Amino acid sequence: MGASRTGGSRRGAARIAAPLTRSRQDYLKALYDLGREGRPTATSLLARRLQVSAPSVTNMLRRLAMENLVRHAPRAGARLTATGERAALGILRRHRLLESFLVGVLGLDWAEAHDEAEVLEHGVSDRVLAAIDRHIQHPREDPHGHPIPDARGRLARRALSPLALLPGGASGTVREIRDRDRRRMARWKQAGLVPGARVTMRAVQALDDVFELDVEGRRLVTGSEGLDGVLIERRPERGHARRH
Amino acid sequence: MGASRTGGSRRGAARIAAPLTRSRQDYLKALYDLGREGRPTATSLLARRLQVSAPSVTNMLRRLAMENLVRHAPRAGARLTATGERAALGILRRHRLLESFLVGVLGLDWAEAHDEAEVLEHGVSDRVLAAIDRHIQHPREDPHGHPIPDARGRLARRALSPLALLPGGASGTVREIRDRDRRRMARWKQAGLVPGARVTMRAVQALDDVFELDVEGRRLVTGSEGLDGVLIERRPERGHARRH
DNA sequence: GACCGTAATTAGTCTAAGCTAACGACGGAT
DNA sequence: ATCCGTCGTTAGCTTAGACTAATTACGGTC
Repeated sequence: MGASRTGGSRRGAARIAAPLTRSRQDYLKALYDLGREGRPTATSLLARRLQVSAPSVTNMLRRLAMENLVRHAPRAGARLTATGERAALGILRRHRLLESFLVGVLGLDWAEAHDEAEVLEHGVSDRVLAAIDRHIQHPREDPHGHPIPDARGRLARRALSPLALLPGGASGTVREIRDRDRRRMARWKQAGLVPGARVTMRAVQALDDVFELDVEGRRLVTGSEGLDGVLIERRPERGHARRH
Repeated sequence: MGASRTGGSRRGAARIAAPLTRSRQDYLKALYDLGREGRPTATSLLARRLQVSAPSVTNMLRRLAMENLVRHAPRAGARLTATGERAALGILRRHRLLESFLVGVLGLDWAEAHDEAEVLEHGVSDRVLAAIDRHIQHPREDPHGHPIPDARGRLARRALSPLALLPGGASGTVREIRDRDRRRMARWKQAGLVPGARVTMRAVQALDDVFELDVEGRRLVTGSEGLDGVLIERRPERGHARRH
């Protein structure tokens, strides 16, 4: 990949325009989705997520801070700056477009697609990304229902609630599946719990942590653990509503 | 990309299974197509091709030699071993499949596709490659007419001759366009000189180095320099013959 | 208020791959 | 036979990123 010219890297001073290497991108992305709600992310958490030692994280955070991509309070975790967040959203866009493409066009499996996109997102140029986006006709959501940031890095904000909070008797439409556990996702898919599916909460036994649902006509009994990550929209219409 | 475990790398001994990094792949590919006919490739040539200093090449060649991918006689250039060639063919396959895909499905331009494939070939997994191959229906040639090695690394050998050697009055079918100069390729494409096109040599003025051709009915006058890299098949049938 | 455990940081190595500067080898011209 | 220029190689540095071991900071307990 040619290390080559580093440019005028003054030590200590905030320097500009270091190339966004693969690792940097991974850190930014991780910071983005661990750092929800503006609270800073702990070093150790990042380390675990990126499968890297804690010192490596401290180190990288220092560099990213120099490049003004994160703010790093010495012993209090790190959070993205506005610039950093913009970058992260760009990467997220790539990731989700690629996932959509891999699933929709090449027919890969959800889980496979995620891993593959993880790698490809670093190698695909803007040009190819644009061509892919065109080819799959500018989707607004990836196959898991996650919204795809637009080319300017704006992300549609939606008000979704966890399926487990749906009160007995109420209905909703699945909108988003957060990918925690691979096996769980396969289970959900198999149970019909995919974006667009309509669900009704038949019965909730909060004390026993048992939920009885109706998913597109099929009955599903599960614990709350088994519902973590399924987000629904309370309005019960079918299909994908087009909101801006 | 996580450097991590290097494994039991004994110094000096021929060691096995170093991961084929991006750079290594680039060297192998370059060696493959500079090293036609089994003659070894000069260090300096490789350096120029890879845009890298000569010492870097010497260095890398030493490593590749340790991994049994190239044979490196101290001051007499390097050539691929059988293993190395197999690896190179694998990379070539990726490259050409990706090019085909980028041009055929995503609608990129020839030249663009080449550059993009250059990067992507290192990030695409076998799984995705197989899916792409399936999606474009297992082509045997890339958009320039270069044969694509099969999954086992076997490359169809063909007997083609340079267009410039076609005697006056004779005809042939363009089969392969070797990409030397970007601008020239654009010119050829515009002149209709693409794989599958039928050409007839109208007149040759060898001394003046001027060729007058008929390309799919259109007249083209050019110097031999302008024909370097266009390979034809002497049989004049139209379309792509299925051989093998 | 002293003590402990966990989390974060510092210090010092390592590897891949690049670079420059300096040195050696060899082929061609004198 | 000698000299010179080019090419290749050796020596020694650099950078990004990761690692381990050692050290410091802090939030709770007793």
